[in-house]
Amino acid sequence: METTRGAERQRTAAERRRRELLEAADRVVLRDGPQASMNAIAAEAGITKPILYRHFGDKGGLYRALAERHTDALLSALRAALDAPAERRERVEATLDTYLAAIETRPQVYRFLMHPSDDAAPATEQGFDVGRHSAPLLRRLGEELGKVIAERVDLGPDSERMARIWGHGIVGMMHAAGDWWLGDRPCTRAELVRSLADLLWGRLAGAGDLPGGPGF
Amino acid sequence: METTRGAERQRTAAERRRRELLEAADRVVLRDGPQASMNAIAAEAGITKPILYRHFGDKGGLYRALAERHTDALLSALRAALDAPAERRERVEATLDTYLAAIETRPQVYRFLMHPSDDAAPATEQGFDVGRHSAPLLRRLGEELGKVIAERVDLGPDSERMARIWGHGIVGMMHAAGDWWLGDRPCTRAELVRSLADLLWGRLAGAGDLPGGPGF
DNA sequence: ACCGTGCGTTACTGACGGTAACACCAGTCT
DNA sequence: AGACTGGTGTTACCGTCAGTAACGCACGGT
Repeated sequence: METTRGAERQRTAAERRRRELLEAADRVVLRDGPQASMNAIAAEAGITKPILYRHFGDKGGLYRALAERHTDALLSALRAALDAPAERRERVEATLDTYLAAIETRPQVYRFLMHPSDDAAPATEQGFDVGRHSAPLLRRLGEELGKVIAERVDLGPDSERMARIWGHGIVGMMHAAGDWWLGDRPCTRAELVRSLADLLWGRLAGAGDLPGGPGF
Repeated sequence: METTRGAERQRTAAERRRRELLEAADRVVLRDGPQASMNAIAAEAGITKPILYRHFGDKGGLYRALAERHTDALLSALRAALDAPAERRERVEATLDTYLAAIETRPQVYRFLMHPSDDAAPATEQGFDVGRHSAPLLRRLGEELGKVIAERVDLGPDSERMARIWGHGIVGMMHAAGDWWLGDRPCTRAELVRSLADLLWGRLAGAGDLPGGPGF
């Protein structure tokens, strides 16, 4: 009896500790970028390295735990925009804007999520295991959006496959355009959102050629 | 007179040496991935580290030189597809296919180009310099495509700005979809190309809602 | 009193990026 | 010929970082 109560107390204490460590890691990563050292994170948490390793295994584990929190937060924000009661175009614009607002207000978080150094690449080399290198966030967003599209849009036969392709494609578009925009700031967020939605709405196909040379 | 001839001979010799080193580096990177060590590259070239550093400054310099070669090659292939004499839709599909074929046949190169570890981030931290973290290849492709669109497509006023946005957006779409496809291989290359072109052609806007819940 | 378990430490290894300091060997200048 | 210069190459080192023993300490259960 006393055993189980003690074990439970220890478990919850461990969980709280883990959260504290994650918050400390968060602060350091936000300050130093993705190349924050384990020593620095441990120091910020007021402890030393081996504890971090006992909690998270290795650096990849810590970063994965950290990324999961932020990814979940972003994902739920996007889901809210995606589920708003409005026309499809409006919802697409709201989703784009939500994503862009997120990366605009917290660029360090975004940077960390999209560029996890070389985490999950221990010794699985051999042959062609390519594909795991892109940020897991992009994959997850792509899959998620693909599911939503498949659920709600009528794409005829092969709907499932096409929806997934579109999900990843749209997420990639959003990401690359947002990344570039964040660096150069060539226009307002609203303009960017509008232009990307226009692209998705087929304005490229509808636009006329310009004189001189073959039109794109 | 003798001076200039000697200097020139030395210059060409240095250039040839540089090319040899780059080829050795290429072999190692293709074998070990982007985290290939300077020691390994030097060993492959039959020399030792300091020589590499004299030629390329630092690891980032070597990787930049290496990336430039491959980027140039890919870019010229894409330009060819972009300039073919055909309808716009056909040219878009050809460009997508060219890119996907390139990453399919040489995934290691692709992986290296898109994931240059944390190269150009020496001490420029401070504030919000975000944006430099994504692969330079993506930026370059995006700018390039944006220029082509601006040159050839009539987008009305603000054509310049919108073309750049679209350039980066399309490249990002291509990249993310290709990256995902390369990992899961859920369909043939041709199907992927067709689906992405359909997306760009506005099929998302035109598709009907599916019963149950608000359409996307 | 005894012991196990979990938290915490110090001190180390091994690998890596990067850098002196030095050696050698051509051709060049006097 | 003999000193000078510039490029190629080396060995041996530094600082940093991820990751790992090995040990100490405190606590609750028996």
